[in-house]
Amino acid sequence: MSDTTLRPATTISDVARAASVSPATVSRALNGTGPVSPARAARVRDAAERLGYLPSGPARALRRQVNQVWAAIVADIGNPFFTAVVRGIEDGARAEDHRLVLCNSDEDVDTERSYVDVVVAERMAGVVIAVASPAESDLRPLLDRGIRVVAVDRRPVDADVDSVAVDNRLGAEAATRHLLEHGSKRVACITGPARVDTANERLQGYRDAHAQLGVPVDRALVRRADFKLEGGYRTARSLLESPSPPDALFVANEPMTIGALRALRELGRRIPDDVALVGFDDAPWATLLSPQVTVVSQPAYEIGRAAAELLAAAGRTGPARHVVCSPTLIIRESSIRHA
Amino acid sequence: MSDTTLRPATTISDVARAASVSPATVSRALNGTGPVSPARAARVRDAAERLGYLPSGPARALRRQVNQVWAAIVADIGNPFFTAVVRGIEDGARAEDHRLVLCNSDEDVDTERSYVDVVVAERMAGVVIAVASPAESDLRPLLDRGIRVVAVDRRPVDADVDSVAVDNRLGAEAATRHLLEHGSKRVACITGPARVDTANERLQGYRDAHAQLGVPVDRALVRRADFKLEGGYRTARSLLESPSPPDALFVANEPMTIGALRALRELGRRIPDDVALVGFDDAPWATLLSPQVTVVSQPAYEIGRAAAELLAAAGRTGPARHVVCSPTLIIRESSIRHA
DNA sequence: GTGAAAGCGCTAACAC
DNA sequence: GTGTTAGCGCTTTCAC
Repeated sequence: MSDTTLRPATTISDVARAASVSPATVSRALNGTGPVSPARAARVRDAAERLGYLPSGPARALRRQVNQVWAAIVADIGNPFFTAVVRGIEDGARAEDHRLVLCNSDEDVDTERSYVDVVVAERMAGVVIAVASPAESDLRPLLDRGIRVVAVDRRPVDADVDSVAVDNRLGAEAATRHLLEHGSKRVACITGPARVDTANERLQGYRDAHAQLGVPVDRALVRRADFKLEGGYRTARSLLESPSPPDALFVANEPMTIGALRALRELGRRIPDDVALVGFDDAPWATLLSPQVTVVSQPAYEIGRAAAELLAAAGRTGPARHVVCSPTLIIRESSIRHA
Repeated sequence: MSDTTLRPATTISDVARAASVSPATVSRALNGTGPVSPARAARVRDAAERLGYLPSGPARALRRQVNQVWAAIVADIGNPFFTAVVRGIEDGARAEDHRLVLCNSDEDVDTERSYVDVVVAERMAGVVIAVASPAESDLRPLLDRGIRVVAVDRRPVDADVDSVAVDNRLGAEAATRHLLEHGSKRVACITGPARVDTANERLQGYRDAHAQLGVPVDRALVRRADFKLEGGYRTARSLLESPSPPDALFVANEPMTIGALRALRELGRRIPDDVALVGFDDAPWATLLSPQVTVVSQPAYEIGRAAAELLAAAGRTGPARHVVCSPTLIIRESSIRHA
């Protein structure tokens, strides 16, 4: 069990006393921030070690006016794409000697807002954020305070911040074109909410591919869902059960792809001959299915790494930098019909 | 772009000045912590609102000696089981009006240690932790300071802390028995590292089922891997390519199950007739495969909720409380051989 | 009801 | 090189 009483922590004065020096010397010795004679420095380090001294984060942040902690605010921690991005940010943060805490907005603007407030309240040094809504998300509390912000995956419309993302339009175009060029005639698109620009860009790529190949888009085949599994499932079902169903599906993220596959299975549609499929984002299970699932893959880990590097690049002035990575179409079996 | 200069934040004095009251009154009004006349209280709230005042977390934590933040330290953020647990903790924390930050130890004791230090340094109020190693993980820095700790999934051996976990032995026993009772003769077990007790309990359940049914365990069929995808893959391959291969696999977590399925597919083994399979932890893709994968399911979200409740239950004294949930065997198709 | 004042633990400016 | 001092923003006595 654990009782409620907080035992007082070891403070800098405790260490100072134990090492027979002043608190200032302890600070200088431990932070290497000023001249200290080797002998006393050693004594200080000893004492700190012996007493298990951990400098108080709050005191330090209060004094320095900034907390050496980064936050990553992501839209959906259950989405493997975001967990891979987070791994990249983590490793980047470690390389830059920053602590990282994670927050999950769950695609909800209000939850995200409350985490933005936490970042401000805790005086954190920087944030990597995959905004819940590029149009509605409000980064001003951050920017007003001069807190460094890097956007990943989605680019906020009205804030001119650094960003790292993939060329979504290009990826979607490649996927759709691939489908159209391999025997699919009626390709449906299940994309995300209109408030999310990645959803719109992926839809745009879908349209562009049709335009380039001179295939008209049947508007009944273009649907929006919520980027979550259930939404993908319901939308796919409705599409497949409609009077003139599609013969191929382009699904704009991983959770919705699982939902769509579930619908396909329940309805007994064979892939790819009844309905071909390409998903956005690769996943470990994609090669386990029969047929294996063709996907547009994003370099998620690298996106996270790049975001951390951008965040670390301090003191710049000038226009925001936008890193755009290339998606890769990984052709497997679900997209190429035999007929 | 974002430059480096931190604009000074609005402080309590700014609000006090704007509302023509003292800082003490602002504090009392905003926290409801002392008598304030309704009129002035309203004025204070107005001013705070207008100025976008957010109390400084560091200053507050320094003064109060405790930061109203909880941490969740989990062993693998890529494992859907843990992300589901985290969702439960999040919702529980929100219900208890606590902020939650997430840390990913990545099954590494050193990384975990550094996060434990963060919790202490930041004077956080409590931690939910899935330890990387029940034997090696060191919670003393936390307990010495009187920081509340709740263990999930894995129970630290030498620290008497509250915990929430599933009856792993029971789940593994049910899975193994199910396999043995449905035609499998040589059931292999791929479990996790010896340092992780869940790995050992699941192995124990596997052995118990054999004992109960009077089936001897071939020691060559018992393997340990690292609870990650790659480890599951390599171990399954080695098992399947051995001179006397198993005709069934019990795999002790989700990432390793994916690895095992990959090995099975590469080797062209048919499931369940060549090799039957039961995995630990359910996953959204499990019903997408042919055959659908039989699993032992844990109430992950509820485990997280329960942990948050335990963390919130303050001021207790007495022995640690251990909540044990029941796992559920979800029988699908991968485990029942036709032969 | 309200304000003045002290102090949480740390660091940086300033003396020496 | 080293110590003394002031102050970061907040809460909480203690006076009134």
